[in-house]
Amino acid sequence: MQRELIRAVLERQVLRGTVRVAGWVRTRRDSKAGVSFVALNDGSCFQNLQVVAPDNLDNYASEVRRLHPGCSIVVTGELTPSPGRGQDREVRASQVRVLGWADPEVYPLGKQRVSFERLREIAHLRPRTNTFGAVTRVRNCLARSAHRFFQERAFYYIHTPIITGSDCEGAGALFRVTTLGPEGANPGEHGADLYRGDFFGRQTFLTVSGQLEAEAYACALGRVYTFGPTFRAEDSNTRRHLAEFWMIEPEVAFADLNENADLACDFLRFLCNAVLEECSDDLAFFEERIAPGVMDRLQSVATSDFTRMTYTEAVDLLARDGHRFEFSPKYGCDLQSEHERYLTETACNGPVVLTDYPREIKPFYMRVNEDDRTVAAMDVLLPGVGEIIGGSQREERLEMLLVRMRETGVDPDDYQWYVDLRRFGTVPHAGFGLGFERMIQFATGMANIRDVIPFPRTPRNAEF
RNA sequence: UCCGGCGUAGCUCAGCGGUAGAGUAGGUGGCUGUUAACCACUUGGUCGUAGGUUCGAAUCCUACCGCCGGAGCCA
Repeated sequence: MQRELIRAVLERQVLRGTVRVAGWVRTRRDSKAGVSFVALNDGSCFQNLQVVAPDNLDNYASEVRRLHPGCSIVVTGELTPSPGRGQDREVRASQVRVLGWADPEVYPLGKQRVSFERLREIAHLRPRTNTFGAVTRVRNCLARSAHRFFQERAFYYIHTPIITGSDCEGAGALFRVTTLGPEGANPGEHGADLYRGDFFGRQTFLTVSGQLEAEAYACALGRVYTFGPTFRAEDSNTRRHLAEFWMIEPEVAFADLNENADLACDFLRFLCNAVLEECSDDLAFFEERIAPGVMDRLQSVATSDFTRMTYTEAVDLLARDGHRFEFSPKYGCDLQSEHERYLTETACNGPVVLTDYPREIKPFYMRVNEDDRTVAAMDVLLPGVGEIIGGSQREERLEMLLVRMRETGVDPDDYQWYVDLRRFGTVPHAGFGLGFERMIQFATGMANIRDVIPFPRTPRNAEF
């Protein structure tokens, strides 16, 4: 007999007929009336299916009464309306076959609440909890929706390299990739010679962004995007940072900063709508148990306009508002977290797009504006998670790009191929990067980024 | 990396100078078409590690390790 997903059983209109389901026991309750109730979950949806196992089963005493949270079973039985409160249907089991036991003395998950910190130590088992099941389904919905958004708009999905030779993209410290022995980790002053004998014949690292390579494809195919892992070797210990995370980076030819910002806002709205429409059960759980208000915030981003202002306007607003900050906002300095939080959570009370930052604090590839003092950069801030998107219009003018490389201490010889894009048939283009895990945080209300990725990598943690 | 906080029973925590407690989970029994089930009894800990102060340290001091939060960096 064909096994059915619990989600399909719960969606059935007609409550009769024989079904077979398989999953993991969440709880078991016994009744002296001669039945045991088993809440069964198979991951296909948030809800459990109630299995009613009568004591005339031949393995009732020997096995059913020994079922505990975590045990895996296959159940065959009749689907019927449920007389009890809490569910409209149940399966009256004619057979309960145990696939795997879970000794309650040592199995760490039971009916009691377990802290997220503790669950990180058992990351291989935490997907069996309500919270991580829900996070996983929302994560999947966001990934599917991201692809759908770009595919519907004629973007090509491209795969940019994980291993890169660019060592100064200005996006933080890099992980070195080498097949050399211990000397490879600490090259010293003879680094260049040393790496000539390495696997790639040069220094290589794990990528911190697919942007530069995506630009090459955008300047040929028009609209492209990447969706892949990204690595930062920063010793960051916050609830918003991972050493390995996933980033979505669209890149569009013949587009300016304004169109770039429009795309970013449309994209965020699209993702919020998708989660609201496709993950209602999981969202209801987050709303009730994890982060009250999360649905309102999603709804608000999905429907409202994003506040747009320039960096200069933001600094003015922060100074004028009279709010006391630990660091007072100053033109020419990066905005502090407290400033960004104030803008998006208090001043605008919603999503904010900041544009046109001073050229001194931004990397070489961002396009210099007509005022000569600012570059066409943009950050999108969301309440609760802060910066979720960073992007820019790229510098497409060969001479200016070389000027900016000199200014920021980047050697054009290391980026010949990138400079070539301006040398041959250059076009205006723009793009941005969206931190995928931060988007999941916003959609679920999960406070710590380590709890929205299956197996988080952070400083001193690469378990599993 | 810097600042702050915390590491006590499987889990969540109380105890804060006199030699270890609660809730919960687990076990046993009772009750019940149950659903955070309920009632009774019960198993369970060299109090993160290493030093030090003291007659005596889970409790005070130092170092280290780990975790959490904030900052920096950024997505």
